[in-house]
Amino acid sequence: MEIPPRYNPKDRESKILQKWLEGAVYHAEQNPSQKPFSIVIPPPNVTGILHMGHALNNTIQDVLIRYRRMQKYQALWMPGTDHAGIATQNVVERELAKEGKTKEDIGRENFLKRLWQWRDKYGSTIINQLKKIGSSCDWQRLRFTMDEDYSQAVGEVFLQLFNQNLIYRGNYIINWCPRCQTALSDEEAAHKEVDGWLYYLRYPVKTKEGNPSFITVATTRPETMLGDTAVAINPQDKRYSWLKDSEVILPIVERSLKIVEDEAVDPEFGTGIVKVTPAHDPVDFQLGKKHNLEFINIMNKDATLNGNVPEDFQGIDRFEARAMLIELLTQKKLIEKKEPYNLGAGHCYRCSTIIEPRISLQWFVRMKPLAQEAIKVVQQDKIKFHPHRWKKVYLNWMFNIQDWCISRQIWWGHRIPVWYCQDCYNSDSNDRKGIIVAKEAPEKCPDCGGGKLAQDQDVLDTWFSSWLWPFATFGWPFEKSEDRNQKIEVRKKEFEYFYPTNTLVTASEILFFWVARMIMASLKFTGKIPFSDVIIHGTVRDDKGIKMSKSLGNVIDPLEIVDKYGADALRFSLMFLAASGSDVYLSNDKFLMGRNFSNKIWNANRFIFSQLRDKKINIDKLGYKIEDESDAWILDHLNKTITACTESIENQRIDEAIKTAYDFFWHFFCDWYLEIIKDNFSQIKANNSVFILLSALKLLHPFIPFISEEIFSLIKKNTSLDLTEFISESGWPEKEKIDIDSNSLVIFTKMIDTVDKIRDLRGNLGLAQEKISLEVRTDASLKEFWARHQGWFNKLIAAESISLVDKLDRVFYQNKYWEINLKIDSADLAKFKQVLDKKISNFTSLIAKSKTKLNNKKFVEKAPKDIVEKEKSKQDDFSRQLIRLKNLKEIIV
RNA sequence: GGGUGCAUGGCUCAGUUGGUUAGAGCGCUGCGUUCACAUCGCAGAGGUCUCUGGUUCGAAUCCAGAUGCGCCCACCA
Repeated sequence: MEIPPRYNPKDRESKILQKWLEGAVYHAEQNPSQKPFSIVIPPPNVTGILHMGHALNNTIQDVLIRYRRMQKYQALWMPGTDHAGIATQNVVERELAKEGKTKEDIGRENFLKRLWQWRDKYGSTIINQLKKIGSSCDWQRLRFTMDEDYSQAVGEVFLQLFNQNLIYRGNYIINWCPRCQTALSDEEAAHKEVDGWLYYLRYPVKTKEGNPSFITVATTRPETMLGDTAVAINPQDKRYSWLKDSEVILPIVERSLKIVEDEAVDPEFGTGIVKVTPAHDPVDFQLGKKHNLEFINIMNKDATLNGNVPEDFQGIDRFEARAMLIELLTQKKLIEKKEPYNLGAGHCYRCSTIIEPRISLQWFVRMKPLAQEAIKVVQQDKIKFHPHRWKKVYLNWMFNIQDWCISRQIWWGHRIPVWYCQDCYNSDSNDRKGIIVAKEAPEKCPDCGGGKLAQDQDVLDTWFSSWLWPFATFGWPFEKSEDRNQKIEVRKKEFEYFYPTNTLVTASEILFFWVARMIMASLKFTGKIPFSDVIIHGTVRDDKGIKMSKSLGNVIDPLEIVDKYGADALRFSLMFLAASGSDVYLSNDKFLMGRNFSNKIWNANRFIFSQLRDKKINIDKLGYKIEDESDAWILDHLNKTITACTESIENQRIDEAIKTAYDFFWHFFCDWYLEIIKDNFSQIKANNSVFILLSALKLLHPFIPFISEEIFSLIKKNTSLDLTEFISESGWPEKEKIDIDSNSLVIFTKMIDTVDKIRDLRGNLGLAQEKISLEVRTDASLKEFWARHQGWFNKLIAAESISLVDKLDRVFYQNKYWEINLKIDSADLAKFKQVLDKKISNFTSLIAKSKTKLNNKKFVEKAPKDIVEKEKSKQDDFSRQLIRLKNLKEIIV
């Protein structure tokens, strides 16, 4: 069997993936004899295409799942997609627009048909992409937020909240996106700074003699003046106490404005007088309620001005109207001045259009009652955030939580399960007469018996279904109903087994949107926390630190990386770079690291197998035998690596885990052990190297599943070992409990140090090519070691001969156990002298430092004894080295 | 305005409860390809750990302040 010298992931990954899918290695079922471990995927938008953020997010989850699966947990990773109301509707609307049609043209029913068609066609794109990067979800359980069962849960939740008076309908000021033409929640209105102007407008005043004939108000949105119904001042502000007896006239509209006093007005800002537009500003809305002002809505759904403004402005867009107004007011000399001003304006999180605050009739959830428990569980660390600092961010938001606007004026989503009785419902009234909330369409009004019922036209916020994700995906609620009967018991059992889930992995952006709400929903409806740990990872940025986004064109497509370097390379580099919670800076070359590592593993495997083949060695039992110091040393490091790696994953430090495993494989196993056994590939060494290789592959499998699976199956094929079919079934490695002689470890470590230093000397002496001869002086007990392992040195430092002597003319290298002289004919002594001088001065200063420390009585008194001892032996060692170097310099020069 | 985080070699970052001659990857320099891997090996250069003060026998690490970045939240029109 010929093994190519380069690992080609492209050939292999798809075959391995196929094998996994056929073997259903991801499937988990409730099984009381095993411990459960479960994660629910943050469901990507059904419109989604895999981006680097997904790759990062899902690789972390996959590492955790694969790790637990190897530990013989029933590891369930629940996959699925989110219907993503506005986003998906926008996509299909854009498609329609290409045909020159609007959704209204084809009607609600047909439009929804188009949406489902679209979902059926493209909805699995991101799922297939997730598979491609190795995500080991339980694909048999794929969920969608608009599945029939899932929708049942949404309806149930609405019903329960309504019955407990935690849902209400009312006219309030909400965030309105004039482009999507729907209400948005506060979270969906992203505050961004916008360059703008602060205009100072003059409003004429009818007042007593001696008072000013106008007042000046400041505003960033002059067009809203058309809806002004008052001006407000601070009651403490004596400058304007005269205003109370005056009448203010709104220019252009010529409306008389009320004058109100309110503490909310900051006398320091602007002129200290505020224009009040109760229907188009959240603060003014509050003022309007408080002072019983008139609410004049001046805008249509698309933010053009409506019939409540003077005729010239009707039908004009808000920003155009602003320009027109400025011009008109300037003509009338009613603009005092304007100043450049940065204002924080809400932007639609789906289309970035500037939000217009607008009063409309919407459904809301009372959040304060839901928040209480959700605050407690986090305060008590029943749910832990990683990194820990997010706890504070979460709590801060929860303490200040506002009611949640959940109705959306779009068509794609869960229709609000509410019917209004045409006979007795009055939307202006606060009572619930004529409102029927039900999972099935009711026949008549329970209040008046009327039969004219109309369902609410709106749908629910996407997040109103997402917040149920951790338990609705398990089939909650578990009440019997005709078509759900058979499955219900199974589902209930599964839920009891897997729930609460263990870890949620997410980006900080959706902490409030999703994480906080899931905690509230789960506590409310299941009485349990939804997960015990929340891992919050960083944002993916380009190499300049700018967030990757399609619109900026600075994205790296993860699938292109998979194509070029393999999914393992993608995953490896992401995990290597993603320190816990910190942002990940990416550029194409970052993935070379992952590719190179795959290739290194491939070649280590290639070496071992070519040796097995050439030497006709068969391996039928995986016993590890310690034959010499190298076997002890590498096993000791393997044991340490297993411990460290396991601990790191347990502590949610995936980057640390992968670095440890990487370092072991490359810089311990390949660099030293494989080099050393090259010339002595005995049966024992063969066994040992396969043993180490297998253990290392298992450690690496959660991070780089494809190549580890591939080599695992090659081992299975090329040995007589009794291995499981898949590496994931082979168990997480445990420390090998063989007595390891500590003396062997010390000697081997000294050997490595010796090799390092002699290589260094070789370079510094300008002996790059030449073979060199060594004279070694050592104790009788270690002569045997040197005699036995001449081959190691010959190989590792290209030595020609090594002679054991009792006396050395000069010492190039020394440690506690042996001293070495290099026999050299010719050397670059000038260069070497420089190096010696540098080292001498280096050691001189180290000794000086050490001396000051040890001469410091307080240090000797107060520092722990072992530290002082360490310092002493350090100083001794430095001194020995210094003497050696000085002698060497004398002899050489 | 409130909150929160970061500042370590050219770049991106590690550095656990204060005690190392401060590390890694990439980049750079020199040497090296029949002998697993040039997607490689060996060696090297490069850091007053942002600044100031404090605690301590001892600070990259703890505390305070300053400076510079970043993120989140917020109704100063």
